[in-house]
Amino acid sequence: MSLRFYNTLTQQVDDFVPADGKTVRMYVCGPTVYNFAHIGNLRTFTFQDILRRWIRARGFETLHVMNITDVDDKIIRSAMQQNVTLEAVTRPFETAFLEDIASLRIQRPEKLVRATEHIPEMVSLIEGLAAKGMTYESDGSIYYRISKFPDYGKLSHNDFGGMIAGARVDVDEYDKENARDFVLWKQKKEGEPSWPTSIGDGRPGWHIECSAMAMKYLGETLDIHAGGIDLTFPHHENEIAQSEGVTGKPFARFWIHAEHLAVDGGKMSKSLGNFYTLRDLVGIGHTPEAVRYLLAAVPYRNKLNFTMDGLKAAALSIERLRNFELRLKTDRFAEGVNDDIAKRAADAFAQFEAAMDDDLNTANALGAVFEFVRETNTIMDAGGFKAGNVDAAMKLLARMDVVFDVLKPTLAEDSLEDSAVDELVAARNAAKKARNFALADSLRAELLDKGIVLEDTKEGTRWKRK
RNA sequence: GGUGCGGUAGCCAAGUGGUAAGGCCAGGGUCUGCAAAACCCUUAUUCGUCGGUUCGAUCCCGACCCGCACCUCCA
Repeated sequence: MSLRFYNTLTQQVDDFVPADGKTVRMYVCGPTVYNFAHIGNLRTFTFQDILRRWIRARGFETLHVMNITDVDDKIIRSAMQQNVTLEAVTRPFETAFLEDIASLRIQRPEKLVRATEHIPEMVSLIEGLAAKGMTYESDGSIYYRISKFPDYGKLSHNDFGGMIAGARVDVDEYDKENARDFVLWKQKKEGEPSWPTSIGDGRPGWHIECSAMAMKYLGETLDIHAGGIDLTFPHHENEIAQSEGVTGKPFARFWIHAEHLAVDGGKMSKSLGNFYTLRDLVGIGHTPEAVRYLLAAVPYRNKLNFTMDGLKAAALSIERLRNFELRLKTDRFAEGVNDDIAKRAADAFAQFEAAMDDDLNTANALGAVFEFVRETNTIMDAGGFKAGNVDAAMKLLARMDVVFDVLKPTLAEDSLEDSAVDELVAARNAAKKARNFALADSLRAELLDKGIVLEDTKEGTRWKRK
């Protein structure tokens, strides 16, 4: 079966191939850098990473653009409160964001672009819309005239046709022809940042940056546009109106949206005290890869309920995979190949591929891996696993890790080098042999203190990082 | 009210018209100088409720109940 994704536009799972058959042109809505990213934001970025990685695993190239929104109401408010420039607010959080996604092992898109560095592109897009009569001015600001775009609502599947101006328009929306019209360019306000342009001094509306930057780097029709589900309306609907209003061509072939994350069954909020950043979680002893696993293991179109228990379970699931990998690397197996294992490995690999192809069904894909792990452990215990089966088993783990990327531990800064660990392990074993158990146990405790766990097996002692 | 999503074991969660993957927890084992770690086994006659179609439905249809999200800034 081929690669396929659920497309919000068509409301069904559609076969996916990039338009040129080779490079996937994708745009994802990035962060607004006025604060640290929270765990909900990171769920969406993790999803985008899984999407990107699987596309690449399937042999396509990616031209992946992510925007950094570095001008908007919240940023401006923050800058004014602190009496500093926009950059003084945005740059530190931009840096923090990049650090966060790096520690979550989220691959950097090919291009990261800042809104404030694309004002001319936005202006020219607005001028293009104006030339087509799709804009109007009110109170010095420029608005999009939705009545000129009959397809409005096609993404969110809302019928706005019956919405007649004045029928249900809020009193404070008097300056717009239609309640759904949205601002493209905001007139300069005293004390707020603005850009002098041919359409007046002012600043961009929320939606225009994405249309302008996406088309600049990816062309008029993208293969994929992705983001959080809440962006479907109005943000992405408005992007379509802006882009297609000018080009007359489909803006994106696939719209892929990630469901939200809840915390303890409810909405995450600062007032409830369940608002987490990655830094918070790492600060209380969780690993970034456990967070990554938890965020990635639930298929992206499902709501994900984030709990501390779930995070612990995620860490343990990773342990199981790492233990299996360690066993493959350190156990000694008899020569030859066990055909049954070979077949199971091939089946698991095929199931993994099929599950990922099927709209990134990560839960199903992981199920295939774990099933193989359990079956193989049983056969190993019985001595039926052969040296000739190691490669196929490692290949399955590697394939899993191309997407999930959780096998390698994040090393603590004060952890020991491998060689130092080996020396201490050898010393302990020598003490054991001499039946000096007090010394052996103290060495074991010393290593444990450094996060190194020893495993005494029939074939000797092996160790791993916890 | 409109739009969309979902209700599967203690928790997370996959899934199919033919009788329930997987992970965590829990209980029981194996191993071991003691441990630890690791590994294995067991754990839903049942898939929100009620009808219908069918030889047969958790999966198809209808009704209903419950939860959530969006419709205003939001990943």
